[in-house]
Amino acid sequence: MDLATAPARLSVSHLDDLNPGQRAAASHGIADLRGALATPVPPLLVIAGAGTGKTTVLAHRVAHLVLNGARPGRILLLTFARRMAGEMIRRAEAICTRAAGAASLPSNAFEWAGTFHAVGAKLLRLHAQSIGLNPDFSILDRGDAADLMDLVRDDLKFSESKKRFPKKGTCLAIYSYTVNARAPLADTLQRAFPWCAEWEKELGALFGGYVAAKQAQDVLDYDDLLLYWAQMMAADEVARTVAERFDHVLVDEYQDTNALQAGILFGLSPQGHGLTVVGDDAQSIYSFRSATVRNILDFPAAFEPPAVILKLEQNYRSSAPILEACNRVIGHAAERFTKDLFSKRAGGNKPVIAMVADEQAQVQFVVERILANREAGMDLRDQAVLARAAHHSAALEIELTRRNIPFVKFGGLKFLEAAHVKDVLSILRWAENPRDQVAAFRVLKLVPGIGPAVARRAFESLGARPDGFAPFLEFRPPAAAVEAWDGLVALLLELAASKEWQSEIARLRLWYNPILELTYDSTQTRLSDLDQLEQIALSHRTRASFLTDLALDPPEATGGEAGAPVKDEDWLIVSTIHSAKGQEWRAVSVLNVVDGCIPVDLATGTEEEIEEERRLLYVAMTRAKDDLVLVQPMKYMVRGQSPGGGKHIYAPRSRFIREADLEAFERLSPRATGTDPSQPAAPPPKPVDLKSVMREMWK
DNA sequence: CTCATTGGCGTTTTT
DNA sequence: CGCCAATGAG
Repeated sequence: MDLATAPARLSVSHLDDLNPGQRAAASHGIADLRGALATPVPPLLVIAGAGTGKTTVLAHRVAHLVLNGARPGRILLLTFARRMAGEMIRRAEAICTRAAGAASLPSNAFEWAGTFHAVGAKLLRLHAQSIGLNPDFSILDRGDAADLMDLVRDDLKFSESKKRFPKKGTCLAIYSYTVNARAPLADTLQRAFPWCAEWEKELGALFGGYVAAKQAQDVLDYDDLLLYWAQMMAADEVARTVAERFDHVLVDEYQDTNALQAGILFGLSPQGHGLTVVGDDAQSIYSFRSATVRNILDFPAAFEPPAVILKLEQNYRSSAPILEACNRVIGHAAERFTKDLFSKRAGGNKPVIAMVADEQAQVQFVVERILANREAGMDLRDQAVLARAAHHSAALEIELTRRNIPFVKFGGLKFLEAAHVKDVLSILRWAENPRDQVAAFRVLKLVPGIGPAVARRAFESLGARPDGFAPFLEFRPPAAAVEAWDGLVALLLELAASKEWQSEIARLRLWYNPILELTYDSTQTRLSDLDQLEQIALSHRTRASFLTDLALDPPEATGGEAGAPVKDEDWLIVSTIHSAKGQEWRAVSVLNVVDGCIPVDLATGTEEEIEEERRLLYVAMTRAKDDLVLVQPMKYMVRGQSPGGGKHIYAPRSRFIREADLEAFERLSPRATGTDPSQPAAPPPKPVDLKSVMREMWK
């Protein structure tokens, strides 16, 4: 039986699990009877507070559309991270299958679900010809893009100027912010990078050169995936072709989209027909990526008639006492549109504010708490530790490793950022696209005896628009480099002509492994990282798809396995607050709830920054279902600066929890939390080579 | 021109 | 601490 011909009656019962508000959102504009989709579905904005079942509603809405005749392949679902898209689709498919009995959708029926960036890449390859793009463009990740910026900066001689020019990462951040906000450079500088304002002219020139370089090389950075898409939607004919692919467009986490993304959306559906956006202005935490709450606030009025607004305010996630504390924190926000959430989950303990002596005591406290929870029957995977910055959890990770507690870390350093992994990927990228200058320079400089100068000459010997590596047969490197050079040329020629993708990495390593051993220490772990990379490669059909997927959806977690076998079923989550978005756990601990960490002292410049830090704490707290602990070390180390180790700072509790709010918390004092001064100090933790442990997990 | 070393300085969050 | 620019030896 085909889904589209399933009895209409069934298309209602699958919404039975939803509360009235959720049901309204899931079914808005879709009549219960067949044929209703003939009339355009008016735009919908769902304001969904934390834990109100946002994912559930979106999944049901997608399923409801399909059960009422929408074609899965014509639904565009845009999420914030790929993980969320997969989850949503899985749930929608399950609902469809249940509602329609045995009839189920073909696998990959929802082919247009993913992040803006991933969908952008797919559409751009598809329509490349019509917009003068090479369909085989390569994608630069953040680091590659910064390296290219650096090359251009050298060309323009900005590195030699009298005063310090912004570093490559800062330049890229300014460029990226400007592009994503669709704002003039001067505005970006004034708003977000005031200390770079004096360089406006030079930056403009730099960005011009950067764009030209990307185009000469057929490479796109992350921003280009959105930028070209948005441009494509402004070109009449292509725009219509792209828009006509989709009958329905649904966007999750709309509060964290930026002007460029909104532009894309309006291009896809100028009248708003079939458009659904979901979000919560109280959880907007990505302004550094040019996200703006204005997107969600201005959405309704962007259409005529304006979009329908539905609000979800019943929280199903957290116990009432936890939600009470969350509401207090967000209650002090300067400006806010959602009302306080309510929970029917009465009972449960108040959340805890634990005052501990210092960071070491914080680690001890958190670990004890986690173990106690596990004693009481709560799996590690039901627990998470969240921090404002990735490095805040460093001490904790060491302790977890020492105590053999398995954990996985989200956010922070990634597998793909390890130098040796980047080396291998660069070789593959260069073979795929000989014009890719960043990959080229990285690979060339691997050859002992070749530095920046020879690398530049060698690359230029390929010609203005390199198409292959044959000219290298003529190139004469310095005498010291000859042997490795010849090996490299043979390798590149082979890879460029290769038809056997599966064996390429093994072939590549014949040349690269000796260089790795020469260049880096802890050779063993690095070599096994490359084994891991080979494994990942096996699941991709082509070199191109491997490179694209890795750039857009890098393995996001690193973990410490503490020597345990890799397939440990139960592990703790350690995450930045940003990476914890959209997730939930039974027990959540938040580290360093002190002024200077939340808000970070870097972000206390403007009112807006502080407001975003407040929302960040709110996001962290609302992840918890049953058990929430905010840990407040009374003094903590400031790193660096003075020789002989940092100095202590006495930090006050985060300003976001005011004196009057403390009644919503249970307070634990230092004496009760284990750092008893009469006891001998905790034994100094054994030094652990944490980085190699993290690499081990990829074996 | 490469490669190793030294010293100064800034330090968040991510597709 | 880690990145980057400057410096000096080979």
